[in-house]
Amino acid sequence: MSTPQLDKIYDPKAVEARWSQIWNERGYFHASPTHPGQPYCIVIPPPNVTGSLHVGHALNHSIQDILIRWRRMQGRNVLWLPGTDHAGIATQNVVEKQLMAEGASRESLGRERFIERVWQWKATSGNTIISQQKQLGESCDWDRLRFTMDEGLSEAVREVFVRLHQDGLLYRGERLINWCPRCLTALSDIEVEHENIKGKLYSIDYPLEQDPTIRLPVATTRPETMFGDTAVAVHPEDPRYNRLIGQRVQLPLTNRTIPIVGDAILVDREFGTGAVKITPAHDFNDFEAGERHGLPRLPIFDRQALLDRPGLKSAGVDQAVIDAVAALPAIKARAKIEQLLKDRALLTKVDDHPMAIGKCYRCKTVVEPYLSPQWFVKIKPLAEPAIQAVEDGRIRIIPEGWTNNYLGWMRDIKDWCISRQIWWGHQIPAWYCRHCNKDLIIEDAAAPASAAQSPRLTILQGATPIVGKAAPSICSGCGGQQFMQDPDVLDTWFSSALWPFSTLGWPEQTPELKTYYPTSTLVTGLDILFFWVARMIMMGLKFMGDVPFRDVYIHALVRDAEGQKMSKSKGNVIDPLHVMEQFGTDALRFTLASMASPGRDIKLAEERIEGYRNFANKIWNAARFAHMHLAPTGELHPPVDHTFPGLWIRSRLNGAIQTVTTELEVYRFDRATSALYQFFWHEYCDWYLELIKPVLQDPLHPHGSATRQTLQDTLEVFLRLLHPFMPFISEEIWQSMPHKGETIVTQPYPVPQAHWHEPTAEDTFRLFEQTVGLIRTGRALLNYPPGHEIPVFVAHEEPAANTMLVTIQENLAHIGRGRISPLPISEWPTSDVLRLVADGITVSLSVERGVDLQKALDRLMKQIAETDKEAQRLDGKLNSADFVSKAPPEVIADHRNRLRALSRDRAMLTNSEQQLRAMLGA
RNA sequence: GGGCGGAUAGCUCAGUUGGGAGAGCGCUGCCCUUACAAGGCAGAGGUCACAGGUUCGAUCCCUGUUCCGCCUACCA
Repeated sequence: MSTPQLDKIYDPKAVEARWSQIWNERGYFHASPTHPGQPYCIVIPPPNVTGSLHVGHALNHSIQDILIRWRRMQGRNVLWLPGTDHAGIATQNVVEKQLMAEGASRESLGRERFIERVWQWKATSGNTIISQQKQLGESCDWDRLRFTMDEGLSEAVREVFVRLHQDGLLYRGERLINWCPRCLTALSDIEVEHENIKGKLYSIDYPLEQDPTIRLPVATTRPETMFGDTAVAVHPEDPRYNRLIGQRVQLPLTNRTIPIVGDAILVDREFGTGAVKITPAHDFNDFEAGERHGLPRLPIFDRQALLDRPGLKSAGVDQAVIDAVAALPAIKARAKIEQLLKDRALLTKVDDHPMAIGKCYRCKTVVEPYLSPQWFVKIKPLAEPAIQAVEDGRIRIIPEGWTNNYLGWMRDIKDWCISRQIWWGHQIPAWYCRHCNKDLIIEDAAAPASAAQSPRLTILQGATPIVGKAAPSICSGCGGQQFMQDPDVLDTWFSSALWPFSTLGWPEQTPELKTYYPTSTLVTGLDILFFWVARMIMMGLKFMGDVPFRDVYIHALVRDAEGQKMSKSKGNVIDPLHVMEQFGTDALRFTLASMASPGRDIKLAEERIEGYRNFANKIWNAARFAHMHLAPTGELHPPVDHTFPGLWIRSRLNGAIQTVTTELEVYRFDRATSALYQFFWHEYCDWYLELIKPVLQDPLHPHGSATRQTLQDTLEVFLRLLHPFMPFISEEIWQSMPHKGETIVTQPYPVPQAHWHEPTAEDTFRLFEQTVGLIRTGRALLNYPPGHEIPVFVAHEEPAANTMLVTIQENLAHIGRGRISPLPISEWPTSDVLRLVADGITVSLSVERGVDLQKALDRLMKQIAETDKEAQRLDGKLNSADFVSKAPPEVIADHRNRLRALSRDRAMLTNSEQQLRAMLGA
């Protein structure tokens, strides 16, 4: 901007790239524990290393950058710590897809080479999102970039695992878990997305063993699991069936009989047939019911959720049936079985039935409850302090409304399944002595149906793990020296849960850890409140003995303009990079901040971004204007500006500083941006710059230099106020103006100045604005050509306004292009005038030739009608005994005053009406 | 099934100790006024979802209803 006479239009592209680079090169974002100032730290929610910047990131990161830049300017010792997440399943999927394209697979490569391959991929493609973040202007300390599988973070993971194990909070158990048959791994409960579908409820007759003519009707939505049934449950108090408890039924299509048990927990007498099959290996409820009744578990699906031939065989299924259904996926098997049961007249009813199915959050495959040995974290002892921390306010959730959501979930939390049967991730630091567990380690493909792991290696339930940070050297049981590490890796969220302290160096007691932990604010979307936030709180409390952050700010989800969730498959994704290219990064950031209202999802529309692009351009052009009138530099005693415009704009700027700061403190980015926009566009540009133009354009004006000084000072303060929101343009303009310091990034954030506050100037301005408004309205009404100066009569009913009118007179010549007559209303000319009234101000304009009188009259009549309506309303209230006796006195007085003003207005309007009618008649 | 949020101008949304309904975009009219036409000025447009209740007075507080969205959940 050294050549301000150039571009009328702000071109963000070159500017942004340049500053982004300079900021990073000069290390403005670098944090150090030795820096002065109270620490302020945010750890970024690490985006997936596979990711590229989507609009959700853009929102999340913009908010954090606003907070960080604001606090940095406030002089805090700021650290914004960036990083990426190894994203186990997601990353593995990406690389496996590549392999598939090459005709290979992870199995064909083998574990070690596969992992190498993933690291290779990370080295070449894993930093995409980081460079995009820099493009967004994020003021992270990039030197501290971390990755969840860094050496240090992996050390933290092992340390935590071992300590949890020592404290008895880890166990390995054969449980029913959510299994993704495509990813071939366990998922935690929250990694399953539920979807409502139209299912069917089947009623199947199970004949009684003793008397096959008596049949027990069993209701199920999943007939294909029936081969795994090990009992049928009825309600113990159900008169229809309870006498049958203890008897056995023949399981159709098999050679097995299964018992009838009474179970009041599982069975709802009112629902279905009142009899429920129990399939402990394939249903969560049934698993628990099976525990209660000591029932065996018969898995009949394999890892891919196909009907498993050996499983069916050992479940005693008829050979013909096995041949019909083996290796079929559940849905197809269901149709076959439906037919087989129909053939035997055992399928008595099929009803429509809405139901929910679970899908893998990564690949949307229907998950299958699956029996397998997995590692779990005993979560209740960890959840308890995490509930406490939020209840007693050590952690604040903003907006507050989500607190109950958090507490509800935490109070009902289930043990956390942390093992995953994939290769990319932190391999579980547990080893098994080959000798002691020789029957439980299976290293070929002939694993049983419950074998979760790779067919090449399965560690069955019952094996004894030795947990430690490194492989043991000798087995304390048998003295053996051959060990097998657990092949599973940890849930990706396990390492993310440690993020606030692992990234600061834990378990080492680093200066960073001491300075920046607990961190200040966590900014996140609701979608990972449970995945991540809750677990960070639990882990932080457990291992640091303190909360990981003070405030959790939860922002909305970004949707498209139709309110649809953005997704690649829908093709409705707004690409932030494209937006930044088209409208500028500042515009995107400002838009997102302006839409971050609590309690509502964000529907992003391009028009809105365009609007803020225009705002950036407006700022640019105001700066160009200021450049034309820069104050002389190097003056020892810059003149003090006591003019009305100067006093007024400083007072307004002061208000804006106050508002923006207050709103930032309560995370109301929408209101902060709106204050910036409103102030700059509609006060600074629309009024202030217009007010001072005559002064600036007169080289001999006595207030010239004072005005120039104010113009420049207020713009400079505004740029600092704006900087956290629009870092690029604020820096660019700031640099082009007289300034002290290298960069706006580290300049102090504006602070309200008591001596800037000028209530009188603000009152005067309100009157001035009203007056000008009335003149302009009248001018438009009377079709005065622009630039044509007209005589104007102005009066105000308040005596105090008279001194203000003097100020107004001084400024009116330019803005309103009118001159005020000093005459009192009673002495105004009684003919050829149109009088307009508002809030006690009366403005009178003379009518000239060429005016559309009818139009003027129409408008006048409308105003009269509105005035009457309002007067009637007020009058009604003031005549109500209830109102007068019960309403607060100040409200009554206010009503009276308004009514009085209205009646005066009405008189003026009537006068004008008569004038106009007379002229129309003439 | 449980819980939460939303319904205000054509669109997207603000609006707290309850007292005269706002912004941006869009629309209409007039202006290329030497910072900005990505601009300026003026203007049109709203039973604040519906029905009750509390109150002198309700967009706001309470109850119910409808519609939309989200979270959560094992009704087989």
